[in-house]
Amino acid sequence: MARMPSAERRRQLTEAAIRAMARDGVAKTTTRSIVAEAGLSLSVFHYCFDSKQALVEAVITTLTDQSVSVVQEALRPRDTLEETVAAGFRAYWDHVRAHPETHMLTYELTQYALREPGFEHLARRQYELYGEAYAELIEQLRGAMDLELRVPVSVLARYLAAMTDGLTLNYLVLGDAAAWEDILDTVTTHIAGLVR
Amino acid sequence: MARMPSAERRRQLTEAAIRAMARDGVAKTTTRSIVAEAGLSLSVFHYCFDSKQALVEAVITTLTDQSVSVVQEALRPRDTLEETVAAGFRAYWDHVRAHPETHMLTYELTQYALREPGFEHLARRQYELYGEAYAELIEQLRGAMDLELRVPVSVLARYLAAMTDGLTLNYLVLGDAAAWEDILDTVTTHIAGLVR
DNA sequence: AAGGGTCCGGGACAGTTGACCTGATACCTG
DNA sequence: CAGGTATCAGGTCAACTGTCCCGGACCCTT
Repeated sequence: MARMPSAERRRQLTEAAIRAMARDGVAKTTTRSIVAEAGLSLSVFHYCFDSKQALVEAVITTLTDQSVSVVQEALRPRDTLEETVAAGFRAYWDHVRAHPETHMLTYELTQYALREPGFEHLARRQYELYGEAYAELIEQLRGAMDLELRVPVSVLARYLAAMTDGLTLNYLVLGDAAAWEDILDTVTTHIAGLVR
Repeated sequence: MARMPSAERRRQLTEAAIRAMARDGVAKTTTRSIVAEAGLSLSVFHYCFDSKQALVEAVITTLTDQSVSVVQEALRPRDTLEETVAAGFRAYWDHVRAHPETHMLTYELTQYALREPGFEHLARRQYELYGEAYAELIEQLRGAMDLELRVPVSVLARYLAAMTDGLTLNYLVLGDAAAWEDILDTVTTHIAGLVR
């Protein structure tokens, strides 16, 4: 096995853990299955990480940042408001459809963090970052388009975050792609109606 | 230990398992912790259930039916539409605030079911029942109040189910009760606007 | 070229978990 | 009251998992 610095090995193991967890689920992912996915020996694991928990923490922060990037990437300002909202939902929706296991894993890790003593802040951080990403976009749009909101930015941001979250989970369970389109249309017009 | 028929023992163990899982999380709940919670010996467990999976299945179906009852109980028809929606949200919201661990457990079990081969149908059933409960109420209201919907019943029902689901999860993670009120107000007026 | 720090491999260990097995005991039937 | 069945208790087992240890290989400095 090619030698490489610990920092890079840690990244390699983190990526392997994400793949293994997305495939098998968090509960069924062991230190052995992770190193097998990475093609390494078990001892390397505890050379790079103090414990399995330390790796899980790395996995959560990595995946949270990735998820926030997905949202930020999707929600770019466009010409009109409706267009922005519709295109944003579409981009996010495409990502969910393309990587369902990853989104599934995100939910699993949220609950893992809520249950694991000392990890609760990681779950909160994830949801706070979502809300902030939405809030920033709304502020940005408000400035660019001279919009007047009927509801506070924080309320709207949190509503958007919670709703996309619920719709995503609903899709992951029921998997009916067609229903989503209609729901997103309804929500899009709703959002558009909340501004002047 | 008092003797009792197997069926009742099964119910007793199922209840104990729900308490243990809500307290410690699904992953950390073992057959031993369940029988300890029930005050029984380990052998009783495998006398009443073929396997741990069989018990988890009983837990899931029991809890799903309970959750659906909560929704049905909350969403009773009132005088006006807005009143019905607002009161329904309030009743549901009160239940979430009073029993956060139970709702948390519901999410955990959904993911357990999705990951466990042969259990996927239990997760789907749960979300289908939610949707049906909402759809039935909408139909009922439409008949009683002579409403005309701007969107199909199925779309509205699924939107409501997904949105409450997302909001609940958001609350369980961030726990900010105040924000909920405003969001529910926004959603209530939205729903009211979707009918004529 | 030698030595020390960094990285990797295989093996081992203790704890836990789901499952099972053998008896013992209570309840019911006839 | 006797026999049989249903219910319970304790002990045991095999498998798995996280963690750790020790020896060896590699690489960089001096």
